[in-house]
Amino acid sequence: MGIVRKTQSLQLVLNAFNKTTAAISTVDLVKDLKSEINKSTIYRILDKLTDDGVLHAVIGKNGVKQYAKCKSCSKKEHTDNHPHFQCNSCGKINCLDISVTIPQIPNYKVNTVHVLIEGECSQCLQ
Amino acid sequence: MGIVRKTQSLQLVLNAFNKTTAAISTVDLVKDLKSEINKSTIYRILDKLTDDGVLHAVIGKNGVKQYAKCKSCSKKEHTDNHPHFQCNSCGKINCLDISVTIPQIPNYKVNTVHVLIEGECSQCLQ
DNA sequence: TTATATTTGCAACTTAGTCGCATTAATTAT
DNA sequence: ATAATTAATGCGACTAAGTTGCAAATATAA
Repeated sequence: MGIVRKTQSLQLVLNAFNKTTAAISTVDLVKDLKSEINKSTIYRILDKLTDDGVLHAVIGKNGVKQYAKCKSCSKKEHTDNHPHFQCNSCGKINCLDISVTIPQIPNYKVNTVHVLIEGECSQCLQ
Repeated sequence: MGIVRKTQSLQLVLNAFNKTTAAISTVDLVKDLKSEINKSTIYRILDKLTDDGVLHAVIGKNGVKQYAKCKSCSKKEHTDNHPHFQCNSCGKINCLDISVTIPQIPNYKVNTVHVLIEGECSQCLQ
């Protein structure tokens, strides 16, 4: 079940995502907002926003979750299916505007494809 | 630094990987071998085998690490660059013998590409 | 067979994330 | 505008994955 009430905490979380196009790790969000929102609340809001198709989760190379804004997803399904880029220097994850071709594999039923590209981002290359 | 001494614990871990072609999660390995090997030891052995190019790590859809045998990697570098398939029913991860084309992205320096395909494996489809 | 250096076990710790429950605060009804 | 309803929050305690320091054990080299 997604968001029902427009609360202060929700606004604070949404503000954070409106400040950047990059993904934000749950850990950072918890750190940044710890004086205003409780950890559990942040986790719950992120879950709900994901249910609503507002955010999508990405698992980074170290297994830690990050969230980014969706561009064309709805409450019904996540249609966003793009690769993500994680920088080895700064750790930031960004969505890439490239479409991924979903391969067909004999004997397997393919559902979703997660592509995480590792390297150096434009910021860190300079 | 990789493996230096051939110990009993190492043999037990290697045996586990010789029993299957699927990836094994650290968690399962720790469970299966808990009467014989300490948790820390298992984590350390897996790290070393990865350094040596014997195993490679895959982060599953839930962020939990699994390890699988490498086919053509060396101590110097992991040349294995194939997609992995994780079944939504049984959770097992398998290496796919398909090569991944590494895309070039303007302003980014691409290093590695991780492809995790989600769906139903042949076992679970029956 | 002894010396030496790697490996191991243990226990304590860290970090990410979850859960139940009482309290607070949006929203709806009056 | 106020009271009633119910979602959302805070808190603390918990789980699960993974890490670390150090003393004891055990491979290997001498």
